[in-house]
Amino acid sequence: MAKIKISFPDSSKKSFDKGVTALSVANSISEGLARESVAVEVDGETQDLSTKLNKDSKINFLKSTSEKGLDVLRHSAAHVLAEAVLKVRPKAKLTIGPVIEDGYYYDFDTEPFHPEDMPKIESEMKKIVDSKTPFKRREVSKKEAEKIFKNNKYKLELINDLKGKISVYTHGDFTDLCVGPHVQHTGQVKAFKSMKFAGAYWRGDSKNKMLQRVYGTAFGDKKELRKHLMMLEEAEKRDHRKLGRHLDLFSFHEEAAGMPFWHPNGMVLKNELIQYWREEHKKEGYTEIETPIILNKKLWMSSGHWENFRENMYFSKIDGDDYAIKPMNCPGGMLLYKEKSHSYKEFPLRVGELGLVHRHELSGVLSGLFRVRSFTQDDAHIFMEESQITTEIARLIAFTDRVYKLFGFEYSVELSTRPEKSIGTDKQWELATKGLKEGIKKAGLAYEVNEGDGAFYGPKIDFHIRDAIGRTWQCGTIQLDMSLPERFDLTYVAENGSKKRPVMIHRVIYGSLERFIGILIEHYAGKFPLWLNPRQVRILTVADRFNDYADKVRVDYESLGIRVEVDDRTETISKKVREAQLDYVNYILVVGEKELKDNTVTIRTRNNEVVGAKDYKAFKNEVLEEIKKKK
RNA sequence: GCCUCCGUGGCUUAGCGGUAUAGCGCGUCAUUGGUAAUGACGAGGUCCCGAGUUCAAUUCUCGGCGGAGGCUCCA
Repeated sequence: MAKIKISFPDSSKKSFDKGVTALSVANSISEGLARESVAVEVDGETQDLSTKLNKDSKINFLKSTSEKGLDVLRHSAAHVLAEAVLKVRPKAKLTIGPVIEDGYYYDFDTEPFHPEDMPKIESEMKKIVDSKTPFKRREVSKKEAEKIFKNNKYKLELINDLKGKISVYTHGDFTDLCVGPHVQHTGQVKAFKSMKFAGAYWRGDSKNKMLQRVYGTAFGDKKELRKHLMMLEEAEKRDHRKLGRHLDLFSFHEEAAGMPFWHPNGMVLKNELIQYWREEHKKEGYTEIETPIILNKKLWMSSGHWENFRENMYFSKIDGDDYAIKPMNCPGGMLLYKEKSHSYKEFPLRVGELGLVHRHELSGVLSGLFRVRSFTQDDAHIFMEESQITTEIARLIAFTDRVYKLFGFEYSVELSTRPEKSIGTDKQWELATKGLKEGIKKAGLAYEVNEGDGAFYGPKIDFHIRDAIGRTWQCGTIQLDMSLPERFDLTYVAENGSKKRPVMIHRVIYGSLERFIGILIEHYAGKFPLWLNPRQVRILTVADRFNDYADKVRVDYESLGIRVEVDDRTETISKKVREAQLDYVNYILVVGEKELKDNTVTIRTRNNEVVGAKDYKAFKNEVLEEIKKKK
C-alpha cells in the first residue's frame, strides 16, 4: 500500500497509508487529541476530520479553543440551531447561517418568533447535542443539489450562484447546503447559547422579504461561554444611556427624537472637550469660525448635497424660499473662504468649526448618543496646494494620534476609495486617493483599504478607536475633497502669480462631540479622569457646626476653577460617602472636629482608597496639578 | 423605513377587565452622627397618546408616538 508523509506543526513527520483519515492520524497521536479536535488544517486549508489524506501534507489539528476551530464549532452550532428550529417550526424554510464575530446566526423564512419560542429551541438544541450525531459531508452535482432543495427557493437561488463543487452536510435527518467544514458530531457543540431573535432581510436588501433571524453563540467550553456572557453584562453596566441618566449628563425627549438635551453635568464634559480641542488646535495653527445652521437651498444645489444627501436633510420654508438645515459644515466654509482672495503664502490654511449639524437618520437606527440626528462636529477645513497634501496628512495623523492617546485609545486606520455614487472626475479621485495613501505611509501607519466606501465627494481615512473593553468605534476621519473647491470655484494666487484651485481636506478628530462623549462614558465606565469629571471634589460635613469650614474650603477651591460641592445634609457620614462614590466623585473630603482644628481635609477616593488627612491648601494644589496633567 | 419586544409616580419595578405594589429618591420631624444605606411619618401616579370592544380598560384590539435589539462579517 502506498505511503504518504504527514508533517505536524512541531515539524515532526510520520508516515501513513494513503487514504488515511485525519481522525485516524489524530488517534495515532493520542485519543485525547482525536476526541477534542473539531477540524483539521491540511496545507493551510480547514477541513473535516473525516477528510481522507491522499498526499504528503502538513496538518494541524484544530481544537475549539483556537480561532479557526471556534469558527467551525460555531458554524456547526448554526446547523444544530437550524435543525432545532425545524423541530419547532416544521414548515420554516432554511436560508443562510454564517459565523459572525461573537457567534453565529441563522435566517429562516417563517412566521415571526416570540420570546417563548427561545426555550423550546434551546431544549431541542440540547437534545441534538446530547445525541452526539455525526456530521457527514457529501459532494453532489448541481442537479442533485437542486433536487434536494427543490422546495426551498432561497437554497435554489444560492445553488444557482455557485461555481465548482457543491457540498451538503447531514447530521441525523437534517441536511443543509454548506461548504463546511464541520465538527465530528453534534456533541462537540456543548457550550452554546441562543441570544435573541431579529428580523433581517433576505440578502440584506430591504426590497426583499423579511426573514426571521436567530442569533446564538458557542464556545469551546462552558467557562469561555460564561466569560463571554459576563463581558456582555459588563458592557451593559457601562451602557452610556444608563450612566448618562445616573450621572445626570443628558436626556432624550420624544419632542425631538434623536436629539440630545444636555444637562449641566453633561455640558461640563462637553465644554472640557471643547476647551481641550481649542488649545490643541491653536498649537496646530488653526483659526476658528462659525457658520449658520440654516442656509438657502441654492447653496445645497451648488454643493451637490441636494443631489446626494437630500433624503437625510431637514428643510424649512422662510419668506417663500426653500432653506435647508445644514447636514455638513463645508458649504458654509466655502462661502467664508470666498470672502476674500487668498495667496499660497497662507497655506496650509487651517480653519476649524465646531458645527452643529442635523441629519435625518432612519428612526430605527437611532441609539443613545451613538447615533443621533443632531450633533456637533469638531470640523475643520484645510486649504492647500497639491504639493502639501502628503505632509499635511501626516501632520494630521500625528495630531489625531496625540488626542486619542490622551484618552488611552488604541486605534486602527482604514482608507476608503471611490463609491458608486460620487462627484468629480477619475483624475481628481486618483490624485486625492494617492495623496491620502502617501500621507499614511509618511506617518508610518499600517492601514486597511475599503474599496468603494468613500464619501461622495472624495476618498477618506477613517480612525477606529478601541475602548477599554475591546469594542471598536469609528471616530476621526480625514477626507480629501477636490470637488467642492471646483463647484465653488475656489482660487488662490500661486507663487508665480497665476490663479490656481486649492486642494481641500475636511476632517474631524472626535467625530462628533456627542458620540465621542458616549464612547468616553463607556470607555471609563462613568469614572472620568479628574480633568473631565463634572464632579471633581465633594466635601462631606460630619455635623452642622463644620458647615462654615466646609464652605470656606469650597470657596477656596472654586476660586481656582475646581468643581466642588458641599454635602451638608444631616445624613450619616457613611451614607454621604456611599453616595459620593456612587456618583463617581474623584475626591471625597470629610471635614469635622480635627480637620477644622488643623486646617485639613480627610481624603478618600471613589475607588475606596483612603488617602488620609492633608492640609487643605496643599491638597488643592495636588488637585490642580492633576487637572493640569489631564491624567 | 421594516421585524420582534417594551412603555406603570423623578428612577428601578410588582400587578391586574372593577383606577395600582415595593424600593430608591423627595418632604417633615427626631437624631449632630467620623467613612458604602439612622429611624418615624408624609407627599407624589389622567398606569405614553388616540380610537374601538365592554356595564366597566392601566389591563383586550387597532392606530400613533417613543424606547430596546436587529436588518449581507453570505451555501
